[in-house]
Amino acid sequence: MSNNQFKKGELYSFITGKASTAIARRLQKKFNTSGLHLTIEQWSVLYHLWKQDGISQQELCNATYRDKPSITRLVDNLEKLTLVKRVASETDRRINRIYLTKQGQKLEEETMLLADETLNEALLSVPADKVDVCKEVLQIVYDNLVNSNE
Amino acid sequence: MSNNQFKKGELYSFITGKASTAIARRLQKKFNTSGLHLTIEQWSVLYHLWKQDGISQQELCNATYRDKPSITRLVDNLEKLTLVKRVASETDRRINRIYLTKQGQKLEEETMLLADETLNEALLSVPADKVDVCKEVLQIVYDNLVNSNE
DNA sequence: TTTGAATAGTTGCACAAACAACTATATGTC
DNA sequence: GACATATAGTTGTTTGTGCAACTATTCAAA
Repeated sequence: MSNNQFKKGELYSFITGKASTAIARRLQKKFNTSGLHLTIEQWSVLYHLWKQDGISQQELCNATYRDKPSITRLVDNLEKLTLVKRVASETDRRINRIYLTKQGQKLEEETMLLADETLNEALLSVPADKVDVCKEVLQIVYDNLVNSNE
Repeated sequence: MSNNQFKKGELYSFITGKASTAIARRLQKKFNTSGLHLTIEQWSVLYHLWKQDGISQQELCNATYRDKPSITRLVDNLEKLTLVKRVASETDRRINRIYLTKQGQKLEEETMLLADETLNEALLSVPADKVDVCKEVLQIVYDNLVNSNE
């Protein structure tokens, strides 16, 4: 039932995520040299808020694939930086809705430019169709491990 | 000069490494339920020692793509678990060579089986040729960002 | 309506990562 | 040989992660 027809050799670096670590480090350096005091993890939370402001911490857990304590602390730190604000839901008082502040909104343009730049550097000389295959494979891997019960 | 012909959309999850995180978590769970008290990061160090025993901490830095303090502490913890041993080099006393203990050697078979199992589950239903393309792309990404000066 | 289960979020702990600053040893040049 | 420089490794600090245990609130069933 399993597909063993591939070489496992360099696949183990998949596990340690060397490629994504390299991308994250490059982007972090760009943040630092641009004077942005923001970690990649904090940025990844803001990224989802830019797409949809006011979602709950639990929704941020699902979106970023982190557990609840991680999001609690990331939101703590983003609040200290006054980039987001916790607002208790009126209808369900268990829920915190997380809203961007003006400052948090302002970071979108600059950081997304740096993120695009980083991806362009990372994917330089990689044909678009291969990028698509890669995206597809990583999505299936994620679904195989997270959305199934196996 | 940049190749902008691909959609950036879901690419940002590359940066956060969701797929490799999912693989690592699955493998960690297998370790835990097998009663192995070993983190994935510790395992990744042992992995390179199984391939070549007695390499230096600096060589482990390069192999695992981690900085020196990270390796210092990983080796600290592996020594506490009596899985490896630091041995000062005779010819260059700055260098620590890291050697597997009997216990460290014994872990190879069981953990590599669990790692293979994890990769099989992750790549279930992914055709081998697509896995190859994905490996190739991730390798280029890594080289673009780490082995170039850009 | 009371009780028990589910859900949202927080806190404590151990481990890991990135950066800066540090010690110790080796190397190369005058 | 002396001194500057490079290399190997360690330590301190801040941040993030995963797990377990906890509180508060909501929901559902008797």
